[in-house]
Amino acid sequence: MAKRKMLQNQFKHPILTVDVVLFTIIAGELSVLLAKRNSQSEIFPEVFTIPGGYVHPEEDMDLKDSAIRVLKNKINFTGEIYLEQLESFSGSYRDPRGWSVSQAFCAILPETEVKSSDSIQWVKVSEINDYILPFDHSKIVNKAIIRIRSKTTYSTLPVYFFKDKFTLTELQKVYEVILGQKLDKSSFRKRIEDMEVLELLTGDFKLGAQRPAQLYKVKKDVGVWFKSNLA
Amino acid sequence: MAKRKMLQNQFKHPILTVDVVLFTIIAGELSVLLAKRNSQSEIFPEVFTIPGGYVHPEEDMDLKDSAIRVLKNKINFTGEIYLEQLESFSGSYRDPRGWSVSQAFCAILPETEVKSSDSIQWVKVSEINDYILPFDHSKIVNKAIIRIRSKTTYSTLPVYFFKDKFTLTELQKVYEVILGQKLDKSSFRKRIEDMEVLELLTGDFKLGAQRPAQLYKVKKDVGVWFKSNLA
DNA sequence: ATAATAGTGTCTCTGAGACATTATGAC
DNA sequence: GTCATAATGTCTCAGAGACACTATTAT
Repeated sequence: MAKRKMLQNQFKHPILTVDVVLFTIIAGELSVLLAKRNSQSEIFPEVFTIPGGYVHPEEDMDLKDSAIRVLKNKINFTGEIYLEQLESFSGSYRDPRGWSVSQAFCAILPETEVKSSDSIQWVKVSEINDYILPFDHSKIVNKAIIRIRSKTTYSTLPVYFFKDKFTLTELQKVYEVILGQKLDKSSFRKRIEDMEVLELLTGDFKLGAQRPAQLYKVKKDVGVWFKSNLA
Repeated sequence: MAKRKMLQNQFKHPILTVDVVLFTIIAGELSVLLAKRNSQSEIFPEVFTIPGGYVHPEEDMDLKDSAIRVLKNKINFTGEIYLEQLESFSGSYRDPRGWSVSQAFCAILPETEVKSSDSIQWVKVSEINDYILPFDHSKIVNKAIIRIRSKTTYSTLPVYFFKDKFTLTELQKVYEVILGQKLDKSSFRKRIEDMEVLELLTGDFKLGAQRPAQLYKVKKDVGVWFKSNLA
């Protein structure tokens, strides 16, 4: 009878989790974070997946907070992180523990903010489909890649791959890496200019063995950043 | 102790609901469905809100099924319905019963499929903000309107306002209603043509007191429809 | 013929992309 | 000066929008 009750409760209360597809550029390649699951996990212990976990209503203000907490559990990062809802995935088929809902997020961190460890792994998106991920994580990752590429074609999303200041050439390189194709410098600059999200840092240049390059930053009132130290 | 346990469970299991913003064109105006909440509802009984309800894992295959079930509870429709995930809304602030997650959906039905009743109400989007909706339903509705308008500018989403066949002029009228502005006939037709989602119904015309108009339908392999009789 | 709407053609202007040119530093 | 990359200018072409014109039915 006690068991019966438990099963019923399990039915009445679907499993609620978040999963995060975290992107960064590693060595000039768009890459996704995989993290080793806890050895105490009921299922798939020590398997590499995209970071995910249960929602903790006691400590999370909302699902976005859950996502940040879950991420911080896997990698330490400081500063800000870009985070956006992707889609939710639900049903009885996707998690062996039962009927579940996972809210998936896309996230972006600058390469400089990322430290490697033995419990995480960065996989190039060009090779992600060589990995067989548990749950429906492969599907989630592929949707996230589509989303990132799509937004790159019509927005300034890639600015979130930079910590603070960057040159237009550096930004263009990131666009090219994400889209997998060369872009024309002149039209790229015109497009970015028209979007009016960048602020020229007067007198601040990136120096090198050539003509110094103007540095830019994202305007204050632009974008959806979340402080990583929220949670 | 038993009470303590219950509270804990409530914490551990957030409330999981779906909410649906259903659109149709009523008398030439883009309109949203409000439905009267059940008189037995714990909160806001008999208040008009967008249709929503608990997820029932026993009977729903996934959240999309929950959305369809909740909708069919409020209005009877036959045929197909367009349904798309909007966004999820979560946290402790949005539902007086506690920490909750609601997956919101956008839905579209043809005007012809909609029958009115005393427990539902269609509100023009131009007047929706005169209504104060419970929960965060006003926010959800406004995001849904933005989504519908946005997709209308770059896709053929509005074809889902039609049951089966329609003329290009009728389709253009719907675009104009959604966007709130007149469109040029010539460029409208070119754009629709280029998207390659419509199929000309050879020999099938809409007659009237003028030159007959060519009828079209949506190509078979296009779009995200869900059979209403799924659930 | 006329009214009414369907459907197509033409013109212009803008904006994206291809490419060339100039600018400015290090050496 | 040369080299390397930054930054901008020019040209062309395609596509969107404004508008005019033609087509086909009912009456």
